[in-house]
Amino acid sequence: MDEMSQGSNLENGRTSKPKAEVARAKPHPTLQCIADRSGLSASTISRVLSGQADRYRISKATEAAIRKIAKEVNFVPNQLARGLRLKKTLNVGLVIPDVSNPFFAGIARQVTLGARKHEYSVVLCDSQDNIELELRSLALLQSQHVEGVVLCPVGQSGQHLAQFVGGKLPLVLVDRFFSDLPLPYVSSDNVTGARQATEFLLANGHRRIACLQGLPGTSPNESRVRGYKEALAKHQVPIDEALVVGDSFSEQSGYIETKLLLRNEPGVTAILALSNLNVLGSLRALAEEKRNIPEDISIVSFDDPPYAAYLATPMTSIAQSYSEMGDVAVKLLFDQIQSTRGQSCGGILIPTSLVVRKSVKQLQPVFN
Amino acid sequence: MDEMSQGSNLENGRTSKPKAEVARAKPHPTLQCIADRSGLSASTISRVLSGQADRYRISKATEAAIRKIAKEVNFVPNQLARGLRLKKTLNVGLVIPDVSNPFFAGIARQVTLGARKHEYSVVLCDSQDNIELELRSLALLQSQHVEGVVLCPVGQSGQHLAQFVGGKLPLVLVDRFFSDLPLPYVSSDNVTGARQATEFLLANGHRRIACLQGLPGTSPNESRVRGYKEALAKHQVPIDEALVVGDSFSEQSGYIETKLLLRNEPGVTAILALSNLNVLGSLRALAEEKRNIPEDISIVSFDDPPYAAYLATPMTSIAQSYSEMGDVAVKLLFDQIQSTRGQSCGGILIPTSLVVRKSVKQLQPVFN
DNA sequence: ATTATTTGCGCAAACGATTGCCTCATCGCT
DNA sequence: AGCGATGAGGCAATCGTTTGCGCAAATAAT
Repeated sequence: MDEMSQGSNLENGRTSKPKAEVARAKPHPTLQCIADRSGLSASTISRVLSGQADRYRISKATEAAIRKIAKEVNFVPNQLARGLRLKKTLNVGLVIPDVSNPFFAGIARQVTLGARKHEYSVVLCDSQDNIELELRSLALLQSQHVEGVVLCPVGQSGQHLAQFVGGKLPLVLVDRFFSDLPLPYVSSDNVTGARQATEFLLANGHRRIACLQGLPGTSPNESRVRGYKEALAKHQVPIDEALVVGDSFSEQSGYIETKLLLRNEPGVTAILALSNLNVLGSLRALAEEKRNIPEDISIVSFDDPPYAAYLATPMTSIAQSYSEMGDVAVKLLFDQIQSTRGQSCGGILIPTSLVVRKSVKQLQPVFN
Repeated sequence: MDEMSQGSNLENGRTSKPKAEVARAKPHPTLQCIADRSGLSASTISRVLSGQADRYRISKATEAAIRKIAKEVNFVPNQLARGLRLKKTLNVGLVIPDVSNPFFAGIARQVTLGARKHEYSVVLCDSQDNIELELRSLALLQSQHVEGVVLCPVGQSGQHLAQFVGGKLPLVLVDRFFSDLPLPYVSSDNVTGARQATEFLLANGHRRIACLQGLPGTSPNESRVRGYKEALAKHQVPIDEALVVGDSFSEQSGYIETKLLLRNEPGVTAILALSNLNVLGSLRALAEEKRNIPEDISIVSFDDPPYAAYLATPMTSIAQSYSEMGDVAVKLLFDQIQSTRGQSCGGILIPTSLVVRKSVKQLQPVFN
């Protein structure tokens, strides 16, 4: 399919002088092209095509003529030139650890749609859950002069982001945030969500509830663990730190910890998994050990991926509103972009909702 | 939080002359800044920082000095200016119908990663399965002067893409393609995949196999239906068009058609669902009608989403290699971008693989 | 018939990086 | 001393748009 790719056809030979361009796909019509064709100047074309015809008193006749030609040659302004001059690229960045995780995919979708509503495009970077890459992505986006960035940060610390506080680049954090860093963020109300989930288990008679946590030190994890403990405390159930296990939001962590749990803590009747990946790992371990849900053990998941209802046992879970989170992130971002003044720095918590399905067994009469 | 946004503070008043910029977050260090600080010219800075120091015989001392200052001021070249001059934006576009569909998310991830390896970023557009938006996205990407686009097209016809054939903008189609349009594409080997799936059902003794199809007229659908029919023909099983139902790749179509099928075609013992959404709908219908899988009815899915193994009945499915498809798409795209000559136009089919789980019941001894 | 306005539009300078073509020194050699 | 070769780096144009001025012609006011 590329017999000619060695380039030996006549019209391509670099024999002598370049010969006025080989009629290679003509770059793109520019303002100057239209100017030439119309006998007017580029300035005038620009003013008409950017809707400033009135402000600059261009006659209706001229305007019409220009628009006509523009349509004929299918003119589309070069955003690079425009961006350079205007210092507006109409681009925002989006940095996420993994697009293929339904949670981030949901956020990505909403952010993309929201940005589009503002006539902005989004430049997507996958940080692969790697703080190095996250930083590089941010640098890349800066070099592209995006006007703002929605970032789902990785890592436990936000020190690498300190340089962006109050800086030129509007930034909005999603999901994880850092209390020592005054950056605007939007996250689920993780404390309340986890508390609700735990209370639901308690209300169903469970007392020894394991908590499969994610990466310690991250705000979602700490909040969720807090919600879990608050619920226990509120109902006078002793907190057993041995039941709070795991060290990452990954499927693997969920798998391993569930295996260990089954071995070491036979009294556990329910598991609260703090991420959609953790729960998948847990499910795999449970299947391997032939435990049925909810007969042998109950489980509740934080985050409600689209397939939760279709699982072996439809899963009771805490749903995060991807769409609302994305919308708010976009709003927060454009607030910053549009207000000439610096960053706001408030955080916004989006309520979660408990979706009751069939993965929790009622152990004894509801006491609540 | 925006008590000052009405702008009445002194230093901001547009009272008289603009006053040399309000010390607003300094834009970004430019070549000229470094030039000033070093007493050299912007040209020299540029040559050093773009690694051309030797070619232009810049002294080691000068080079070192420049690099030092560049680091100090944290210089990062303005890609807009650079792109304008060089006609290289180091950006590619990615247009997909829905990032939150695991299939497209998988493609998106691989394309993002692949592009990054080439030092390119990706501008993401969500076409929302809407041909209008797809076209608008393409126009937008052109105005941004992306150097190429990976497109997962929607719609049955590719006529709106005719303008890109042999055009300036390298394009690679993923998943759907159009045989009347000589555009390079990468897709799964849908015929073989569907044939394998069907033969697997046949081998398990199924004879009346329903085919839950997607959008007729699209290449993936036609190929899959063809594979299904080829398998039946090969094994002398009569083809009953009444068993080929559905009109979209959506969950809804899967749901509705399964409902109808259960009502009108009681003899059906197996369902081949042609998309991951179709199968979800089908599952929902089956659950509603209290049919067990695989006891009451067997099911095989085209596409193997990450959660397939965790479903009520772990699902036997035809896996498409997202990563391979994405990789090849990226390769095809960069082949075009890097070869000065126009587009290649070959299509590449990625093999699928049958993942056997537990959603198919063996009706009678294998005959094969 | 002049002097004001208004209409309608062009000039040229940005924006930041790149690059072909020069220009000075300095050095080596006869 | 004279001449070319080489080393080190600057000038200015360019990419495509936008915009503050400004300028001519046409219309209005005196």
